[in-house]
Amino acid sequence: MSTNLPPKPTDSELEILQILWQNGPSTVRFVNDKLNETRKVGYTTALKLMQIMFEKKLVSRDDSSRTHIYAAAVTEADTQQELLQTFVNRTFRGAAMKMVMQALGNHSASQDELDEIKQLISKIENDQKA
Amino acid sequence: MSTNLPPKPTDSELEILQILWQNGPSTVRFVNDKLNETRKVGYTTALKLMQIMFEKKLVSRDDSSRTHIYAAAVTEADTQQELLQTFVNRTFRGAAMKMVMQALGNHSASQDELDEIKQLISKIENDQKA
DNA sequence: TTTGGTTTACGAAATTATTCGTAGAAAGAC
DNA sequence: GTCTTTCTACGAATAATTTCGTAAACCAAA
Repeated sequence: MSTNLPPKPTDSELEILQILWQNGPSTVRFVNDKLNETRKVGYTTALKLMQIMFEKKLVSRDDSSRTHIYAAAVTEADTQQELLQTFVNRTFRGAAMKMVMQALGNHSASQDELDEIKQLISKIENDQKA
Repeated sequence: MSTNLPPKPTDSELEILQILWQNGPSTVRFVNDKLNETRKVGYTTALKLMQIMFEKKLVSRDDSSRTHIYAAAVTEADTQQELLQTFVNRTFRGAAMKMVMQALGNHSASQDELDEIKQLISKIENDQKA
């Protein structure tokens, strides 16, 4: 038997997870309002999506009161890691460093961010020596 | 009027583009064989996909002989850039450097790759001074 | 020139994801 | 209590993607 991890979220599901990660446990109403800041979505659309996500175990839900409260059941870091893995394989045939170079080249980075990356690289280099 | 660039490839289309980028202009038969190294796909499925890609202008086609030869009509770098942009926005809310850190941390990099990245960072830092 | 294998074209089925309509229960306003 | 609003549940329509079946053209071999 396998531990049956939740499946990868679809694009719409990820959008909802982002809202839950940023705002913590929320009602359907709140999530729907947030979604509508970007694009027009009917209330029952958001509801249905969140119900599906509940079945998939992507979110948990407190239904002790009439208005249910939904919370992310997967962490942001884990989800990002999983999606990144798939994306690198699909788009860069697994060449993660090629992707890193493209990202560095095309998105502007602050000096602080660059320092952080340099520090991480040093750490990796040291670990490799050991 | 807009120059009407080709739309972003779907996952299946990207798979085919990868084959064309790696092997150059190819027949449907060749592409289908390559696909079948990974997963079972019917010949007409590959054919249909490539015909759709032709309509979308993702590939060009030489139909001077009976067996058509398809070639990628978009570059690998451009496509990767476009998909990367969307992916970073969706998955990392635009935080490209956060993604870079995750990729560096979780995919093993050779010293050569690390050197290359360090060099790129230096270049970025110098450009910023100027 | 018939037969068998390969190709393209095309339509449509199957699958997956997204969206919404409707109904009924619950809660609050009056 | 009645009316209005808000909520959940659920089914189903829509849309996007992927898959394949069938037919017709072509070609090569016997």
